[in-house]
Amino acid sequence: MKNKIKVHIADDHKILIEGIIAVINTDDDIEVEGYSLTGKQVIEWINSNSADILILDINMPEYDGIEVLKFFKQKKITQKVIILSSYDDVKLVQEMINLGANGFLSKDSAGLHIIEAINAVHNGDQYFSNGIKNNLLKLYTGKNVKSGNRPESTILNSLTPREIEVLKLITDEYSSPEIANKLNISQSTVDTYRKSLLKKTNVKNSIGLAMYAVKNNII
Amino acid sequence: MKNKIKVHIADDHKILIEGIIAVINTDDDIEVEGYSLTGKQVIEWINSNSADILILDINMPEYDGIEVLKFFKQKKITQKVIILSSYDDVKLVQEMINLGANGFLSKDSAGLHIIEAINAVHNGDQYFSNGIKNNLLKLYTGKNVKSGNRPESTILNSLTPREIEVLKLITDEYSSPEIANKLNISQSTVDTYRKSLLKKTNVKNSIGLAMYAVKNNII
DNA sequence: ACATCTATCCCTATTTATGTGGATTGTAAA
DNA sequence: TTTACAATCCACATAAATAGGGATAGATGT
Repeated sequence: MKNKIKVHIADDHKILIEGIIAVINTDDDIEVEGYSLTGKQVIEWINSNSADILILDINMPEYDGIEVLKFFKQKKITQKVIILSSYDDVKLVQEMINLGANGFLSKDSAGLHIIEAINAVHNGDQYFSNGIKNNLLKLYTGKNVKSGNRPESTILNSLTPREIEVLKLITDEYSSPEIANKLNISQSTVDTYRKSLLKKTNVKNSIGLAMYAVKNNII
Repeated sequence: MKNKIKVHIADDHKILIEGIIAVINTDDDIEVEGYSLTGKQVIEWINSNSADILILDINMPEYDGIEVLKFFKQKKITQKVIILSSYDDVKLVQEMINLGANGFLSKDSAGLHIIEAINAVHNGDQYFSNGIKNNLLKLYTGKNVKSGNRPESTILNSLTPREIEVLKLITDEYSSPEIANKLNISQSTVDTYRKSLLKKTNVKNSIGLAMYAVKNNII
């Protein structure tokens, strides 16, 4: 009797977890080891080291998926990770690859694809659900890409803690003077962060920053 | 042999639908009649008139949940509706009540609550999952409420089609001059829409508008 | 030791956004 | 037939955001 592939699921929506469990239970070679509802729980769970694959939602309270991946990378944790995402956001996918993610499932996917993804990743392959694959393709073929026909190695330059702090305040509808006041820094400094945020995220204006924050679950 | 409660599910995430089906199948008195992946499909489905309760996600392509509810109200459709929401957003809940929704389930809820909600709504009661109930309570007890201790009758003033059009362009990072150009109207007009949007949504600036659009799934 | 990154600050200039306070036309409801 | 609202426009003023060019001190890494 061969060993089943053990899967751990991390998502803040219980209904979704139950859905995935139901789907996985239809397959004889895979079993669900357990689940986490927050990033913190995932990090606590990883010490027990008891599953082969982690299905990881990006949007979670108390450490989001990105932070979890960073933690894994830092601690050189070797479990395979399949990202479960609402957005087919290519920038995010690129960052996730850099952080060691092995697969990407859109929440639009049918349940069948979860099984496919788990098997692929367990075999050492990468797995991308279709929406994401198409978007990646677009990027690599140069369509919808502003400069050059190859993405830079780090499209999403990671933002500094201070930049994220400012970004959060921006999405909370604070103006630059207000942010300066709140953080006890000069408005010039806030302006500098804004400039750097605009540059790094490659958006046009503050609205773009807000949307970026939403998509990347920074808020 | 008594009739089962027939439920139709509308959500753009198939995994979630499969999860709900799995949960509902554990109950002997409820059955899933079918599902829709877009608002358009819901509106087409309603003609067949073959379920008692609709579980409706707010965020869907091709007519979102709000538009579906508006359609129902206009056509005087009597099926009960349970809203499935990612956000415990009180303003939204209020609008939904006005549009005739009978229950509210947060996606954070455990599967068990779906069963509870379906039974409650089928009995003619309203059902609110806990997060939403708490937020409603806050509102009615006056905490976190800016003016007065009662919500206005229409907290969320419905935006005109043109205003929504402008709002969408704002969230797409277009500036007022660009929007004016795109819609072939003068910038003054765009400014007027911005002013009216700020007033109606009760937010501080364009960022607030963008966040409002995200929360209310206008984008 | 040198390079890189972070956090902080400054100047100048232009472009957008916000606020106040209007107006006109047409349509639809009461 | 008023009333109400949607869609369109205007002027004037202030506040804020964007774009370009800098600078400095401290920490970290190689």
